[in-house]
This record gives sequence, C-alpha cells and structure tokens, in this order.
Amino acid sequence: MVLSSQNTIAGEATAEKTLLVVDGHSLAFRAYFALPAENFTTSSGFATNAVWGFANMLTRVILDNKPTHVAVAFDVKGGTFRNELLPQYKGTRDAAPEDLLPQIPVIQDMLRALGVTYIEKPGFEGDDVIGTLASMGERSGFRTLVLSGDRDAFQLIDDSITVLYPGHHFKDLRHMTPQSVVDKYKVTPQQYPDLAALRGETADNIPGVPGVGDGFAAKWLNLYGSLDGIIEHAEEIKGKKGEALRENIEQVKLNRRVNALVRDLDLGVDIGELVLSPPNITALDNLFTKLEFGPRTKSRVLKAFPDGFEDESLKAATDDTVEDDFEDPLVDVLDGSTDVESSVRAWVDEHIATGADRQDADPFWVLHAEGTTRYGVSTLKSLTLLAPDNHAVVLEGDWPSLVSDVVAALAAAHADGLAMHGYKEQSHLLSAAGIEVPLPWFDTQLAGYLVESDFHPDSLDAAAEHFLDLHVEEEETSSQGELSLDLDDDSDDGDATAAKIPAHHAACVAALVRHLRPMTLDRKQDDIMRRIELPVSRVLAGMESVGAAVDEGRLIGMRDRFATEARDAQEQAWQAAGRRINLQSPKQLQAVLFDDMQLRGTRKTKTGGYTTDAAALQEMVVRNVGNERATTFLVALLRHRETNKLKQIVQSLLDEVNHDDGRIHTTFEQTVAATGRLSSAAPNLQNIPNRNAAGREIRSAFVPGEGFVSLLSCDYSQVELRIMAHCSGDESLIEAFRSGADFHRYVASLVYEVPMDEITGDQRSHVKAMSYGLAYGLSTYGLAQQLKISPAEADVLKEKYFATFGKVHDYLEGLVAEAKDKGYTETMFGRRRYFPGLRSTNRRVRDAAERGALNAPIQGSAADIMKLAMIKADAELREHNMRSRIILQIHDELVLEVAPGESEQVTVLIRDAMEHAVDLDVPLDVSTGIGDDWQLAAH
DNA sequence: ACGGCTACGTA
DNA sequence: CGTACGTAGCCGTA
Repeated sequence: MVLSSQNTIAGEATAEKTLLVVDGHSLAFRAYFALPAENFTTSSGFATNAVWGFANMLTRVILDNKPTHVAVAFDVKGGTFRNELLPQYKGTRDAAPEDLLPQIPVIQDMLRALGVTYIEKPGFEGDDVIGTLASMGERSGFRTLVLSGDRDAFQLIDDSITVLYPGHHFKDLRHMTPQSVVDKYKVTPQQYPDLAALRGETADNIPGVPGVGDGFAAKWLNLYGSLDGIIEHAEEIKGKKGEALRENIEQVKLNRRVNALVRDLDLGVDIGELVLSPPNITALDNLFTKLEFGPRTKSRVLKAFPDGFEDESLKAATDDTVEDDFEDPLVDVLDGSTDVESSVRAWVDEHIATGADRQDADPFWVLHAEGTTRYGVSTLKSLTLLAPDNHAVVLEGDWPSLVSDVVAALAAAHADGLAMHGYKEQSHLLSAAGIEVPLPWFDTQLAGYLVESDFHPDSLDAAAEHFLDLHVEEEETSSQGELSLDLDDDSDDGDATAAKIPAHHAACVAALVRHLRPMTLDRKQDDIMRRIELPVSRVLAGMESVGAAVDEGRLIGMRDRFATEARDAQEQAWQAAGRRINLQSPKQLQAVLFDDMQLRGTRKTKTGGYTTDAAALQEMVVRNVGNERATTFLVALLRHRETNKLKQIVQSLLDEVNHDDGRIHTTFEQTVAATGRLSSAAPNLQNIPNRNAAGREIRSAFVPGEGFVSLLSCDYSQVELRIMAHCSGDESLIEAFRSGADFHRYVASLVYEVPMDEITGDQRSHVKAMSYGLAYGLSTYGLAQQLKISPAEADVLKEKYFATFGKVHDYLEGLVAEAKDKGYTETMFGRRRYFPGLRSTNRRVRDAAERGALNAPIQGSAADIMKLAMIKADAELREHNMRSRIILQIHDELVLEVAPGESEQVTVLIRDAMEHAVDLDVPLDVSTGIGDDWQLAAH
C-alpha cells in the first residue's frame, strides 16, 4: 500500500535549490563491483575500491548537478520491519563480499570529512530514509535528485524528484523522470511498486510470480489500473500466467508491503542542516593518506566541494604534490629550417648544463620513441628527448634520422641516467632511423613487470594509469581532452601542440621512473633488471629483428593438405550425424552427441553442458564400440579437430610471413608471463606442434635463410627437476642426476625398489608423470586421471615417491609456507611474484594460489637460467665474431641459424653457455641436434 | 564490436 | 581436482 501520497509543491521558481539524496549502500555495492579490487588495495591488503568509486561517483554527480544540499542514507545492521514480513528479505545480500563491508565505515568517515551529512535509522532501511528525505525536499520546494541503484526508488519519481540510476557501466547515470519510467516499463512511477511486486526482485531475494516479467506485469496494470485492480480481477486472467498469479497472490501482496517506502520518518534533522559545507581538509588528508589515494584523487574530489580550492595555501600544497608526481614538460621548439643536427646538439648541451638544477637524487634523461612495428619492420613517428629540467624536444618527420649522432652521443654520455619504457621496442623504432641505443639505466616497462609481475599493461598509458594513480579510463580521456583544448588555443604553434602528446608520454615515463625506482630497489629487483632483463632485452631485440626463415611453398602445401583432410573428415562427420552442423560449435556438437545420439556425457564444462574435448570424445569412442554411427561420427570429429587445428596453425604462420625477407618475425613478450618466462606472439612460435608426426611436420618448414646452412637446436633436459634437486638438497635426487643414467628409469628403480633393468614401461612412465607433476602441485586425483589408474594407486605412488625423495617434499611444502609468510615467492635469483590469493578465504582460490606459489619459483628459476644462458651465448657469439645467431627460444630450447663453417664451433659454444649459465649442485644437461630444418635438427 | 567460453597447441 | 602461455571460433551481449 502507498503510505503517503504527496502533493507536489515544487515549481519552476524554486528549482534553484537542489537536494541530492544518495543511497549509500547501493552506491557502495555498485562501486565495489564496477572496480577491480586488486587495483585498489592498500599495501596492507585493505580493499578500497568501493571507497574510491563512491568518492568519484559522488564527486561527479555533485559537479554535474550542483546540488546545494546533500545527504547520504545508509542501512543499519539488524533487521527491519521488512524482515519480519519476509524473513528471506535481502538474504542474498549477506553474501556480500567480505572486503566490501569494512569499506562502509570508511566511506562514512570520508563523508564526515567532506562535510556531507549521512543518516542511519535503526529499524528502517536507507530506502525509507531516502523516501523521507525526498518528501522533505519536495515540501520545502527543492528539486530533488535521488542517486540509487535500487529500483524501489522509482516509486518516488515525480515532476520534482528525479532518480539517478547507474546503467550497465557504473559511470553512466540515467536520469529517471516520470516519462522515462513510462518509456521503460510502460507504467507510471506510482504503479512501479505494483509492477515490482508482481515481477519480484532477484537482488533482494524477493520471488515474484513465476513466468511474469516486466512485460506481463505492465500489461495487467494497464488493464486494471493497479495491483488492487488486478487482484479483484485475478479470476479473469487466463492461461498459465493467470494461474501462477492466483497461486502467488499472497506473496505479491507481501511484496507490495515490503517494497513500499516509508516517507514520513522522524530523522531528527532539518533540511537546512544538509547544506553543502566546506570539507575538513586535514581529516580528508589523513584519511586519503591511510587509503593510499594519490594527490590527483584528492584534488579531483575537492573540486566538487565549496571552497575546495579557495584556500590559497591548500591550493599550493595540493598542486605541489601533484607536480611532484607528474608535470607535463615544457616543449622547446627548435627551428628546423637550418641545421637540425647542430640545433639539437646545442639544445642538448644547454640542458645538460641545467640538468643539475633538479633536485632528483638521480637526474635522468628520458628517450621516448613512438611508432609502429609489424612483420619486423619499424616506422618511427616521433622521438622525444626529455631533459632532467623537464624541458623536452620532440623530433618528427625526417628529423630523427638527421640527429642520430646527437642521440647516440647523448645516450653514451648519459648511459648512467637514461630512462625509457621498453628498451626492446624502443630499439626497434630507433633502429628505423639508424640510431643504435645502448641499454638504458632504467626501463620503466621492465621495472613495472619486476615489481608486479601479475599485472601487464599493454601500453605506456596503461602503465601510467596503473602505477601513477591516474586511475580508470576517465583519466586518459581527460588528459587527452586537455591536450586537444590546447590545440585549439594556440594555433600559431602547430609543431609544439602536436608535440604535446609524445612529450606528455615522455613525462609519463619520467613519472614512472620516480615511482618505480624506489619500488624496484625496495623489492630488490634491481639486480634482476640489470643482470637479466635488460641484457636479455637486447638479445631478444636481435632475434625479433632477424626473424626465422620459412619455406613458404612448403607451408602452403601443408596448409592445403590439412585443409583437404579436414574437409574430408567434416564430410564423414556430417554423413554420420545426418545433418551439416558446424563442427566448431560445441553447442551444436552437444546437440548431436547428447540429444540426437543419446550418448552419455563425461565431464561438465563450467557453463553446465557436457564437454566435447578430445579426451571426452576418446572416452566416448571406447564406451560405444558397436554403435557404428556414433563411432564413425566421433572418429571423424576427432580427425577434423586435429587436422583443422594444424591447418589453422600453418595458416597463422603464413599470415605472418614478411614477403621481403621470407621470414617470420615473432614478438617475444618479456613482460607478460608472471613467472618470468617469455611468451611469443604474432605468431606464437612457442607452440609449434612437436608431440606427433603430423604436427611435427610443420617444423620442417623452418629452414636456414640465405647465407646460412643449417639450424641448430639445443635443449635442456629436465631443468625444472634439476632445479628441485639443487634447491631441495635431496641427496637421492642429486645422485640420480649425477649418475648420468636414464633419469626416469633410475628414479623408478629407487621408488619401486627393483633393479633398473627390471623396471617396466608402465613403472617408468608413471614415475615420469609423477616427477613432472611435482612442480605443478599435482593432486593424487589429477595424477590418477592422467595415468588412468585409481586414486588409491596414485596415492600409493605418491607416498612411495616422497618416501624416496623426502627433502623434495619438504622443499615444496616450504615454498608454500614461505610464500604464505612473506606474501611472495622468489626464484633462485630473487625474481619475485606476489600471491595475494594465499590469504583468500575461498578454498578454490587459495588452493590455486598455493599451486602457483609452488610452481612459480621452479618455473621462474628455469626461465632465469635460460635467460642467463641466452645472454652468455649471445655475448660469446659476438666475441668470437661468429655469424651464427639465435633465432628462437622455446622455454628450454634455443634454435640457432648456423653460418657456413661454424657448425662444430657454434654447437660447442652454445652447449657450453647453456650448461654453465649457472653453477648448481647437479649438472645441467643439454642435448643438441643440427639439420637442414627445425624438424631434422631434433634429437 | 567486444568479452567470455571452449578447445587445443607448446614447455 | 597441475603450472605458464597465445590463438581461433562461437555465441551472447552491446
């Protein structure tokens, strides 16, 4: 029932006074789910995403709507009269994430600091407070805005009350007026609660009439005027839905009582007290410092409040902190009409002289190139030099190539103070202008990766946004907006204004240096940067630029052959299925397998259906011998899957061939894999098939290029196990490696306590799977599944294994324990990976984090060792003036292109570099092979 | 157009 | 219910 029907007094004349009423809980919920908690967590692990989102949303609404009065309503702990009516009411909200609730008091602290009144009324909900406030506003002649993500608020809407309702994106607010309610729901705001009672509200755990949504509810309301009208005529409503209505009529009546907002509470405040007043800056400062919000957040929030920037001392203080983090550079315009080289040289000299003015502990220059690289070909668009005194020059057009000497001289003179973002890509871009850059003193991309390896920004902008509190997408657009405004402002100065974007980016790099350098030192990642990442960057730049030669004709031949075979398999599958379904659609496959053919499914996918993956199909083949139609279909489908996949891989290679040099230039991503491994993209050359003959064939298309005679492939045997042996100090495992025997057979002989020559094939393969599973945190269940043995048998194997290699067991447990203690894992060389998930209360999350923490130091140490080997190998190839070169890395394998006459020497050299990259308690074993193509180089 | 999901290739 | 990746296609949502 409607508890009060207000007379509207609001009129045009009084509309200048505006009251903003905020539903505190709903806004906090929306903010929480709109922003990723992991990006908004203090160093002590307190989530701040809801606070941050709340602050920004409130600020935005205030700036956009300029209310004179503001109040925020909150729910109070403990039930309300609604729970008495409907015990399960808002039951689902108890499942609120545990890190949201503690943010509510913080939001209230913030509101107090901002001078915004917030109101709680025990026994009632925020919604009732909102209803009451809205009525108070209306009676006093205010225009009233209700900011709420709860649709119950729609019943308040009239000519003077508007609801601001967040859309799909938290940022977009819809202004809900009487008209927009009618447009969306086909009922008036007064009828809305009737509609909601019929439909129910999932978010509040309120069931409606089954099968009745907004559409039917609106139709009935328009027929009978109101819920009371519908109830009177309930018997007339036909069909299933009418029946459902009659069955649930009591529920609906109850719903209607629950969703009616109370609008006449005694809140003990006068509307005059809600006037927006100046914030308490000190309190806000303290709070924001505690929350680790940056100066930009603070200044943005303050802008929305009266006197936020009136106080000059405050203004200076705020600007100072902002400037300290970030400041767009002063772009000096050089006269390009005369001798560019000498004017750049003069500029550099001048700013070297003034560089010492800056109070940085380490004055540094930023070199920042922009451009593109594709198919191994780079195009340089601009080159920016940013001096320590924050003056910049931006060189565009043909200028960069004219100043290569200057840049080289600058780089050489300031190698100990040269910063850039992503040396590898920078070096590609600059080499397009003939500029050879030395390794920088600091690389902000690598630093960001070392400091937080789980976060990989895909651009400089994204890195700046993440690390410099330039939170969320709006920041980028606003700074871009400022730039484009500037473009309009001074039109006499085209070069300088266009130059502002690259100059701004260079300044981002400088700000990133200031932010990340202390973090890098604090987290002791400086050595990894200097000794591993920067040097390997240079090796990778060379590998990418050289590329891998392919026999394109052979690739085309394979592609066509695989395509024919896939079509053939498809035809067969269609025959058996009796219809031409899309074999690449799991949904259509499910229909054929589990509906048409009535086959029994195996495992489920996370979306509920039965999986159609290869393992499941294989199992179904075994289970359905005799069912000829099913067998034919399954076998054809498996063959289609395999050949079509191979076709796809070959096609992806063909798509990336550079037709000028006949080579494929992959990109080795150095800052993607959280463990420290490389990854390879466009195309991925680290997943070229190798496990069966048909796929391995693809490797034969990788050949030596012109001027080279063969490919050399060198790979580590069982590096990860050797790392475990070394790190655990397990004498038995160390001895297994020192003995030089067939490793898995040797281990099996220890585990099963029988002589090596009596080990069966099964025993060897079971032990081998166990050994490899160790580093993944393999469960007995998983082991059983993989070996197709019972979990009990798997458990026995595991027990025996750990009885034999006790220290390995202790070591693995120790890794997880240490990670739980410190919050991160470390490789043998100190590379860190943080694991916040270890503290999760969710078991699945925590178990996954534990497996990650077990694996990261092992996989990561192997990655470190390979990187060190690459650096050593590359240095020695140069030292010996050899033309042979590394072209690929596949985690534990290096592929080299061998120059004439160098075969023996390069094999020895690479083997040595890999075997002696580091000194462990076990030997590092490298196997090598050489041949006319990659497949033939296998060993 | 975009993102989630499924599937599958590698170490 | 084993780690780390990249790519392709489908399919529901924008």
